Amino acid sequence: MLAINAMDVKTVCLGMLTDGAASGYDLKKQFESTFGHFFAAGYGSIYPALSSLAEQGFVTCEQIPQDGKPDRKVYEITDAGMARLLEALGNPAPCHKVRSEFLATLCFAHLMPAEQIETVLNSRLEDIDYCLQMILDAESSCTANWPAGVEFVAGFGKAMTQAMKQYVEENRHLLIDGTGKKSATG
Amino acid sequence: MLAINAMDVKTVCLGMLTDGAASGYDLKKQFESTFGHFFAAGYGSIYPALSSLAEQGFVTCEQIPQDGKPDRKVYEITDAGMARLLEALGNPAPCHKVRSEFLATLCFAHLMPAEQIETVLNSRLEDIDYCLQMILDAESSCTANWPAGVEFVAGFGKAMTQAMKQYVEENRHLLIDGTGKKSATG
DNA sequence: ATCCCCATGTAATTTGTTACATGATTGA
DNA sequence: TCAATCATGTAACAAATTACATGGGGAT
Repeated sequence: MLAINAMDVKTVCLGMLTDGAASGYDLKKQFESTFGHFFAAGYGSIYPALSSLAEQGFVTCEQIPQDGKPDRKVYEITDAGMARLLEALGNPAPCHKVRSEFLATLCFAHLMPAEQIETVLNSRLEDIDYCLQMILDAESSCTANWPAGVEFVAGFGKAMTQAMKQYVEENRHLLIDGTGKKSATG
Repeated sequence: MLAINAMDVKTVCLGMLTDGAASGYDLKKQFESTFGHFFAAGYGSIYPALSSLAEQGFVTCEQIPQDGKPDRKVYEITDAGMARLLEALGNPAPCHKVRSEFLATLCFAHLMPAEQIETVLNSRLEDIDYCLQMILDAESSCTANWPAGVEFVAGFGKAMTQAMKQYVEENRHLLIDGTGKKSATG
């Protein structure tokens, strides 16, 4: 199916380039910081995406020679690229998907020893803290020139992360007490 | 890489089968109701997963002839399957990933007309309500015999969904007012 | 010495999605 | 008559992850 307005890695790269020319390496850093909590992408997706965009005329590529290192390739968005981006942004109902092996695992908590459940829960809490820190770092480094959208998205990430943390902390006992059955304490 | 303890579609199927024998069709319904908000899977993943599990001896398959319809294939987990499942549950840090074209789109809200932003926001709120309803339905239909883990997971879904809804409602104005700049009202 | 940062890319693999293909029964 | 539920599966396609492949410069 020809998805005219998919927000895939290519489209996000295009969007990032509206903020100024950049290399694949630069974009990767942005994927890690600002986009880290909701749109992961590695070099293996970014470099091919940029090549493809250049082939289609949505970006131009200026090759800057360097000694010792591979040429630095700086990409810039074209008018056609801008049009393509706006088209993609026209999707009236972009999706928001969660894929959680964490939750899938806990559905079978009754098959796991309490110790293992604790480990899973603790590692998630660690990850949450890491993620929250990442958002705060990105926020503090450059709030001034952020467009409102990015601010909104960072706030979204914070709100979700905090809600997740709170829920896990307040409800983890459900998974431990009596291995699924309420313990008769009296 | 040999991922010994990946919580993929195959493993989740295996887990569901610990609750009793079932067909691919049955499992699909469970994927939609209980697992819908964090682990989507269609027939295109479930049927091949079950075939593969049967081939590997992790489940057995009883074929029940029916007239008019294809044979109903009822799968049951084996001891080897149970061992495989417990192994998968041993992953100390199962992931929890978000992939959001919604947030990616809003990062570029400053390039979109206000109307379009409203549309995107409204469609997300609709989706949130739909998702919340789904969780509530699943919950009301069979709370009694649910293991604690499933209850925890449903609560998690509710908490996240509600937090999301609240955030969007309380902060949507950030995206509309003056297209990213505070409007000088005085 | 060793590790991290810079800087790019390809190839193989995994994983999942979508569309296609079939077809009876039941209720509105 | 039309839609939904039951019931299974394959083939083509899309997308992303992971590992591989290279290599200088600077800091500790």
